[in-house]
Amino acid sequence: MKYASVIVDVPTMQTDRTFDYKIPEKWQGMILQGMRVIVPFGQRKLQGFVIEVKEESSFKKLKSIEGLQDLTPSVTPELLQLGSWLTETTLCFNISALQAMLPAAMKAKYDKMITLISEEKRKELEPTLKKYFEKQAEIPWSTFEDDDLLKQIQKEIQKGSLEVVYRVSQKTKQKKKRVVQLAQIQTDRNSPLDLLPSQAKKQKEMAQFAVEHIGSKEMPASDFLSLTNGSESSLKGLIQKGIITEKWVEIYRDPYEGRHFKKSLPLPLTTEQQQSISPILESVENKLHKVFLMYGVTGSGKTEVYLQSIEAVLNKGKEAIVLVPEISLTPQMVNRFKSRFGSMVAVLHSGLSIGEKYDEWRKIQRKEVKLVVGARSAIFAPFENLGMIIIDEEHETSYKQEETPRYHARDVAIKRGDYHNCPVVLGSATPTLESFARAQKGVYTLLTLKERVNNRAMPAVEIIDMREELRNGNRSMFSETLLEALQSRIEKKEQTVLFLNKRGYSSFVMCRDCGYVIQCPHCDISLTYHRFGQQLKCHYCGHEEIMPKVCPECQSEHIRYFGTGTQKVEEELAKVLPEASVIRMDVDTTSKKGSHERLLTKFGEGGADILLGTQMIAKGLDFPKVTLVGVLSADTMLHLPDFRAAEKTFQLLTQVSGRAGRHELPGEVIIQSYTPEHYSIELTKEHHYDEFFRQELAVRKLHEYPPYYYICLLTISHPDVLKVAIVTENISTFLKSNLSQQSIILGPVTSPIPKIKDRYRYQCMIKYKKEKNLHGTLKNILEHYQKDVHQNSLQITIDMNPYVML
DNA sequence: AGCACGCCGACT
DNA sequence: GTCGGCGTGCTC
Repeated sequence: MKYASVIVDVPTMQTDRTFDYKIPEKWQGMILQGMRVIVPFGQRKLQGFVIEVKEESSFKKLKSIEGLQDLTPSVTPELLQLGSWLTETTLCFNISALQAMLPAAMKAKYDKMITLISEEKRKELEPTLKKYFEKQAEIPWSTFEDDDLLKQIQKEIQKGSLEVVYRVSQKTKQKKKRVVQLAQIQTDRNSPLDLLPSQAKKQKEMAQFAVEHIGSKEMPASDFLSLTNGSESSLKGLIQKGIITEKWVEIYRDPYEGRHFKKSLPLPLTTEQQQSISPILESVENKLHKVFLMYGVTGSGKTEVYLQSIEAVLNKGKEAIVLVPEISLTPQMVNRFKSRFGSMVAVLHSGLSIGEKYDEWRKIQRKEVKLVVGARSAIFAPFENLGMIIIDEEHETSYKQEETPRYHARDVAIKRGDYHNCPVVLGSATPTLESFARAQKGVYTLLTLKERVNNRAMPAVEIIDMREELRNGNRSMFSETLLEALQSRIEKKEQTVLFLNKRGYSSFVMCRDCGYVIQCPHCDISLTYHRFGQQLKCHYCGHEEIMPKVCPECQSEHIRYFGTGTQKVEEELAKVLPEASVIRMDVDTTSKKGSHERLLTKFGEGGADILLGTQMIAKGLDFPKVTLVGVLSADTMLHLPDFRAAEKTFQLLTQVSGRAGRHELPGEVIIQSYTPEHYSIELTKEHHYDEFFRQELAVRKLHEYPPYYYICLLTISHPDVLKVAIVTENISTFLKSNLSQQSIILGPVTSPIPKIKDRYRYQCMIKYKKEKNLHGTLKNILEHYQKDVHQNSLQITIDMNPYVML
């Protein structure tokens, strides 16, 4: 007898461990580590992951595994190990870590049904229930909301006519396609046509076609029918007579179906690129796990280095993962990889449907592809022979997952690289302070690309002091300089990218008479104005209301929205430059699938003078005719309660500037700011990362932030303010007495957003360098408040390396 | 997370 | 004396 240790699909503390099950005789040897199974758990049936198959179990009253959900393990031994590592390091439940590594389609769906025990029992049912079970023998539990009905059902269950069953199913199934082929039994002597009666004219015709055009090959049934103009019933006849066989085969939903990718060849490398690639190749060759930080200015050809390193990896028969920030996973980017490596590439990003993601994942699992290009979660691609991991735009915050498990893809990449003895390449023009500091310390190997390919000059950056503009009487959102530059581009038929840094600066509604700002009734945050339907929306809880005509406080009619949205900019543009054609890209215009791409293509083809947008246009775009980039207000992000605000500002401005003058035409960048003297803005002028790094490092040291300290953020929330305050107070006291003297515990303080969804939020921050006891202490806290979490809807979230301080 | 089990108040 | 309320604890 063999036994399986299983982790069940219940994300709670008490069930965050394995449970043993017997493996039934029929599945001995079939059930392997890493497979998903269905197990009885209490009264229910649950999905679980087999962590281990073993010879004995110390538990007496074992139940048996009830079903298989996989025939090959979904989770490789490596990923299983990685799962427990994630559980440890991010303080999540083991099951959450495992779920995070698989496509959403594989998450179990649970149905609770009421079923008729047998046909005879149907007659015995109470008349009220009878009508429910007239046509079907099984009805979802949720149908019977009514208490009286439930009472009757309970009686029937006691009588033995009905029973409750729990069912586990998968969210998405494999997509199947029906194909037909000529049956095997046919011999050359016996033409299939002879088997048909003479009156079956249509069938004969179809069989003839099959003999001539299909043979032993397969053809989609739909094609066969349309080519022969045949009917379903004639096909059925042919199948019945054994002339044609049909079967269902799994097909992939291909998001890039019908797209043609022109094959691209390796480009000759510059000396710098050569110098960067050789240590990487060396590490591949010697199977050495090393982390490289490739610091290369925009346009220095990092991607070509990636492509050629990957080529070397693939030539060795190994696999590679390339992570790209979600936002820049544009068709342009995908094209570069698909053109070089063709069908060896799987692509994973949020634009795909659940089914499409599942299919891409299946291609990886079946080793039908050798390379994955994808966003954060692609780091869990189930390759077993990894030869390299690349993280492009290493500084991007989207690599950090902001829900449990709160992992950073960079950390996972390094962990996996260590396991596979392969290099990890982090690339960026503006590396995170953490990474650059590690590179300087020699923890990572620094590779520098200072020159742009073809020695194109960096665009000239001009910083405009908007306070000055105001003093000179210009109250519009465009400075004189920017306006003139815009006009000249339109005249020269060149293009402009206008960037609106919207984060932390959405349009709120305020009364001009009394200063009242409309806020969400559930969250301590002002509502955002959406012109669509004159609505006010809360971005945290989704609360919506209609824009009021008068101020709710003082009844004044002078209530209007403030702040600059893309729509507003578009309106302003229309006023000052009526002749300019504008493409606006924001959440409103890109919500539909494929619209993002369509707008970009249109702009690329010269369909507009100006591309106006938010964050989403900051990266990866490469249009030859763009010679001007304008940043409307550089400093909106600078004043957020976030120690990385300066870093993020510098990174963003540098990235945006990189959009200009990437080709023959020289580029110009105009940045408008109300605090132009701030180093994070001023230093973008000279593209001076090194100096920015030096200054910012000093600030971090002074304020005891990364990379000098690690940070851990605890957020506690509860509907009752008092409760949160007390709990948070207790937690910080506990932390202070349990952690070392060197660690700094800040708080309790109210969170930057003090209330979300009617829950008050407090937080507490730990800054530490070395803290052996941290995980143990945090676990103690979680255990201690377990009851409160369970019963009193207390919430404690722990983020071991926060990127968002809210 | 569910669900059963078990111990107290408001009824037939 | 029973029905049903919710707090408590378990699920291989």
